[in-house]
Amino acid sequence: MIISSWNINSIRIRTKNIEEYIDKIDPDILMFQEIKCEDDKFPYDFFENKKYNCYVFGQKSYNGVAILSKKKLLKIDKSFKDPNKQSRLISADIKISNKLVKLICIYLPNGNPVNTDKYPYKIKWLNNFFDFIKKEINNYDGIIIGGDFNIIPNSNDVENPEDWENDALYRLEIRKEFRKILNLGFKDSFRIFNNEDKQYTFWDYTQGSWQRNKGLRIDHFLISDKILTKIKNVEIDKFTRGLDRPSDHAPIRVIF
DNA sequence: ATGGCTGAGCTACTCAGA
Repeated sequence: MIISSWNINSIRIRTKNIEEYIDKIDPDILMFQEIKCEDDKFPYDFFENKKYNCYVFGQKSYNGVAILSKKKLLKIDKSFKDPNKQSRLISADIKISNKLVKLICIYLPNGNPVNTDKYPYKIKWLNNFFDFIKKEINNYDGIIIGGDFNIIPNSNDVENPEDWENDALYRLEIRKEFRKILNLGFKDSFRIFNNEDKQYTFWDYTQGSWQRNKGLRIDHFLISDKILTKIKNVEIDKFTRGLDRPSDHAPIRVIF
């Protein structure tokens, strides 16, 4: 089974790229962030033609998340308490090798600039999220958290980490919050299979970042220790970043 | 050099992204 997560930076203008992705990868489940539309503007027809069921938690202009699945999903949950009432988390129950797994799609706040209320919003969001996960752990055989975390976990996940020490994506306080979640019993699953530097999932549209491979690794799959043995591989699908009118993020994909 | 692309919402520009 293949589960992909992709910050799509507007789902309506990206359907051509998504079609290429589906034709090539054929994921069973697709999780999107930054769909940037309200529920009733979501391109349901496009995905239903591709045989996906759509579970959408949209918002006008900004944010918005969705889970698309070839199999029907149960227990769709949009009840996460977002401190600013934004649409950043949707989850559903799935089965992996007969184990009950909670699949969570997140779009974590960016948090910049750090001297504005955006930064405390990110901290508050992370605190609420920690509580949300902690409460669910005992209800499931495993939990999968996929999405755009807006967190650079380690110094080898960015070109010049010293330039990022006061940035909301890399501040020590933020990396500690990330590790706090890991300490609940999760792994940064990509790093189980790939320890190389410069394994980025995001490249800024400006400054020729893609051409010079100056990116960030900020999209992740955190997966419960209890189901790690079920994972065959985790990969970043960089090719999408080279397509026409690309999202600035590439998908991350876990294979069970 | 916090603004050098990009998208939404909208019609001239802001706001947001990371």
